[in-house]
Amino acid sequence: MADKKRRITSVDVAREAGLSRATVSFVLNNTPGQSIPEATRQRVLRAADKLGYTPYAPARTLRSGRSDVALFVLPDWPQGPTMAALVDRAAQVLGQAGLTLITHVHAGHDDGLAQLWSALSPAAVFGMRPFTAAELEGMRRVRIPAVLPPVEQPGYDVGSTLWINGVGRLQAQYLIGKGHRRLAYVLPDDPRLEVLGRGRAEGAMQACGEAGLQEPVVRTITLDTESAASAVASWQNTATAVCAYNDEVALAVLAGMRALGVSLPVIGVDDIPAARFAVPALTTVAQDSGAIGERIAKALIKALNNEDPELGSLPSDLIRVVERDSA
Amino acid sequence: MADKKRRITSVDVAREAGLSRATVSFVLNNTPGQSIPEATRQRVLRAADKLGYTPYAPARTLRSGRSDVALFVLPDWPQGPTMAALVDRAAQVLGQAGLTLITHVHAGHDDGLAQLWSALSPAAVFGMRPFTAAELEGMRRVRIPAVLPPVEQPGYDVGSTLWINGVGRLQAQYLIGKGHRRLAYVLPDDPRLEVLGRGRAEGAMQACGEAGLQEPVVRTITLDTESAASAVASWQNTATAVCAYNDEVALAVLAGMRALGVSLPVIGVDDIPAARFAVPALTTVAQDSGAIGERIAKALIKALNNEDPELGSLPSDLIRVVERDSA
DNA sequence: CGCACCTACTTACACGTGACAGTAGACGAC
DNA sequence: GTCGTCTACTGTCACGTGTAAGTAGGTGCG
Repeated sequence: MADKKRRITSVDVAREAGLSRATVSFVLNNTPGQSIPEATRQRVLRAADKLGYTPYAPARTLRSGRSDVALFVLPDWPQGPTMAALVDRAAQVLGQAGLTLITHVHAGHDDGLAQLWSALSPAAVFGMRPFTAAELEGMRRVRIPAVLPPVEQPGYDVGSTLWINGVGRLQAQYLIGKGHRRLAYVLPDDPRLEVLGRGRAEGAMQACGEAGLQEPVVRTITLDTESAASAVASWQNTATAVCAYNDEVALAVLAGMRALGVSLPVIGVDDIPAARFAVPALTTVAQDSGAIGERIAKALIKALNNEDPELGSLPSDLIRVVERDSA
Repeated sequence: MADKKRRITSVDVAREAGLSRATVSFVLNNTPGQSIPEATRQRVLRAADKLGYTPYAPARTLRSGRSDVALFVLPDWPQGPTMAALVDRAAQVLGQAGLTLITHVHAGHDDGLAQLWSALSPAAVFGMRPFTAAELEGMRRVRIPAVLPPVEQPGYDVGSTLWINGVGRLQAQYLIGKGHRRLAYVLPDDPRLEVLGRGRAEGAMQACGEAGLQEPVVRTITLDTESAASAVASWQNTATAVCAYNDEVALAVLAGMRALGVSLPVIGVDDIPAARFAVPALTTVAQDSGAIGERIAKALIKALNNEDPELGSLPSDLIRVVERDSA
């Protein structure tokens, strides 16, 4: 009870077990190429358990050069249950690979990311948007082994390579399947959502192209009834159905139509709880975000093993339309 | 270009500047009690900048015994914009104190938290719920300097000490002010939300007690119209107004009432975007979550300085009622 | 016996940093 | 000129760990 302040190290375990620190380390790490009798192994494990030994990560990282932290840099856009499930599942998969998943909400305005790499020196970093050249340079500097997306390159972004594209595509295909020949796509007026928004709208555009239809009318609104109503009014003689960036935008559009006494089919994205309570109940695209998280995690692990991460586009079975009354 | 693999250390900076590593360290850390001429200081800074030197956190932590990472352990309940703003602001305040805020979404089911402490060995940890005895023990083991909430103690939880209580209180007070004498409180059927739910309901209970009224009727529902409708039906001759745990629950209740052709005043919490598009538009309690995040951050910093964190109850100006049509 | 070879360990170094203790040289005081 | 003091540095140890290299003792083989 005297030395309450000292941390328990492998030296303590070695002393307790009557062995050298090296032996302790071999046992605790299952170091291959060592022949250790079961009796000794047990002696070490017993001692470690008795003292409540926990290896000290900073020392371990310093020595071995690799940390077991994986970092998700989340954008500061509003995060719903979709993202939560994604992160949760990714954490699970990474955990099985011995990695601990940490998230950092990055509020674009400052350059705190540099501080972040050096404070954590994570083994892997995943970002929802492509990193800037400066960010990539900073990460190279501190030698982070795996970074996704790996490059700054105009054509390469989460929107086009991951699943965002597929979402917009599915929305459009659903409405086209209902017989609509001209669609509108509504984006939210939030710069933070620009990347995703563009990705989804592009997906819808592709679907229209494939069906031999004109491009959708893309329109940006703020999240209020007036803005939505004026968008709705502008489609009087063009679009006959509406894809919304997400359920919140869709709800705004529904409110706008209600204000005007109009009614067009609307489809959202996310299936937030509020969607089913809307009037009319909102048809929307639900994502199997857990599976997506799993994909990302596996891609990170691959990247750590110097394999090609091949974070391809989304298999269609991970997203589906939840059909309700609005479309 | 030859040694692309080696990390740049303070040795490199020292060599570049033609000084010893100790001097470099003194300059870069502004170590007090050292007299260093401006010319030398500039020489060091120039060299560090030229080489792009970044101190290696694990080594720094190992040596100094303190890390500059603060950890938020977030519950895995669905996180809306409220929590995002809270975390964002807390990160800002902590950043000014030289701390980097990291969040970890903890999905209660596994015991991955232990791995987390040792992987990060953060300087401070904040949890939305009280930690279990085992968790606290684990943190003591790795010597984490500041932990909030600090103790496992039945009466002490975030619900009663922070702001949750105040939210329920304000909801009830608002409805009482409208002349209602008997209230209902509706909680969601999600075990993860139990702590918060109880806190809020208790706040409402207190408000009723203070007004000399009967306790509110507390009822738990699942997030669907039928469940909400049966709750509404059960209040036929008791409650005349409804407090909902949050906006999602409130929207469910509105849907339930719509199905029954009934109409009671309803007030939610959070002011999610969907609230203003509901029919009728939802009256709700909005929280200044940024200010709350600031409070938490400051309490953590105080705890790090061995001062009393005194994470008191919420000043009333951080929450307010957004009045719309539903109540 | 002499040599090789295995088992079961131990010794010793390195990772990059912070900071204590020391020291060469300059300068002033007596 | 000697002592003390101050400036501007440098040498060196410690933090806790992983692991390469070494070694004492036993066993097998000729």
